Amino acid sequence: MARAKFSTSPGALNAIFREAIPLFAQSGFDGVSMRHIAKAVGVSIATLYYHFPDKQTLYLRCIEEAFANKAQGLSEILAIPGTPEQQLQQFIYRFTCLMASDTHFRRLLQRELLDGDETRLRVLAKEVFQTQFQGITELAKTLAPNCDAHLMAISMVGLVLFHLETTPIRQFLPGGRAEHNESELIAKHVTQLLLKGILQCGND
Amino acid sequence: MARAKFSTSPGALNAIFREAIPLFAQSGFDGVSMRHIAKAVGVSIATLYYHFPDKQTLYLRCIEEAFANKAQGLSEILAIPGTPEQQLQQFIYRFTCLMASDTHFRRLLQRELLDGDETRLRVLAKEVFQTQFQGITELAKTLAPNCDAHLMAISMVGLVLFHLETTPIRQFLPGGRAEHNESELIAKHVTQLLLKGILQCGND
DNA sequence: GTCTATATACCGATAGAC
DNA sequence: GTCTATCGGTATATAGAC
Repeated sequence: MARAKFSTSPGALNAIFREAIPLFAQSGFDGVSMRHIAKAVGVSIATLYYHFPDKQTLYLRCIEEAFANKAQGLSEILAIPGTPEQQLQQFIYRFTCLMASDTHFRRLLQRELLDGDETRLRVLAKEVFQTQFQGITELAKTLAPNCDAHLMAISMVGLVLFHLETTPIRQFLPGGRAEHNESELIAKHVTQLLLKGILQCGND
Repeated sequence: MARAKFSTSPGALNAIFREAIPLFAQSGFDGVSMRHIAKAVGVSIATLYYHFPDKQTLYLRCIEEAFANKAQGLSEILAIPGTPEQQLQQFIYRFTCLMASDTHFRRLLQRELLDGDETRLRVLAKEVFQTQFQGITELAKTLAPNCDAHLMAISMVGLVLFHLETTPIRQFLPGGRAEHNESELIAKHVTQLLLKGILQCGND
């Protein structure tokens, strides 16, 4: 909450985050220079170093900022009434929309997974995903009591995220069409696949 | 085939690929310098520029090299006898093992998807994945004739790849254990989920 | 083919004026 | 708090000897 002021109030720090997060999401840590960020914000390089001791700290604070904003949205989409099947359908749909609407978050997440820094992944897992993943795991346990809930939770999240990750190459693969990138269609497919399996998928 | 000589015969070019591919897979295009590559190979920077006109060309040739070597392996795992269900089970298992055994290929693929360069993705889709993806799509069509085969093929591939992508963060998430990263367990889970859906997963 | 030496530009980071 | 100016180092890339 103390951190939230940087996201909602104006000021130089907020301006830096607003410009730097998309840059890091697009090109990664090594692909973005302090000069590039300073130019985008409209300040000098020295100003960046007044607010942050070095580039790495600036990057880490961008990551924190982008991820902290997402943790709350994630927790909201899990508070769903209804049967477990309805909860699954609603979770997949809302999660797909939430992830599809924030390319920067998705790209930063992918880059963090690629980078594999243990300390940062530990923080990411604890601060951003722990509560939500726990909820997904419990939903998985209710729906499939005899199955490994951890693996199932990863599968549920992964199905959605992979369809979004492959958006840029989809059009070049056999059968790929533009509407395959729409959240509603992806969510519907994933939900059907999860609930009925491949053999019954598309029936009734 | 003409390109294969660089992979199998000795020589300076092969040495460059052997050192540069892991470096690019680990740190990305911007995270690896010509100095770094030259030092790893044991030659001077000028030698790299004798073999390649610039860094980007060197990178692209590394990508081609790493991906060309994989296309053949991918095509082999789809030539499976048996019922469609057996074919699915065998494909998932072999695909999981193949992808799990080549971290560099997986990381380069992830980086290419992140980068999103249209020309390179077009080549990647056509030269590496077209035939194999077509095969997966047809298998999906056989198993789920009323379902969108393209979406289903993406889901099949994505389930496996996402479980491998999330290996580094798994241990920090609720329920994550070391054995969740074993190919056999991942393949078994994915196959069960695909064939039976979440509601029947883990039963019998 | 591979080297040393170098050109030129950009990098992260700092000093000190205002 | 933000600036200009600059430092030392490294980046990509090239020239020319061997």
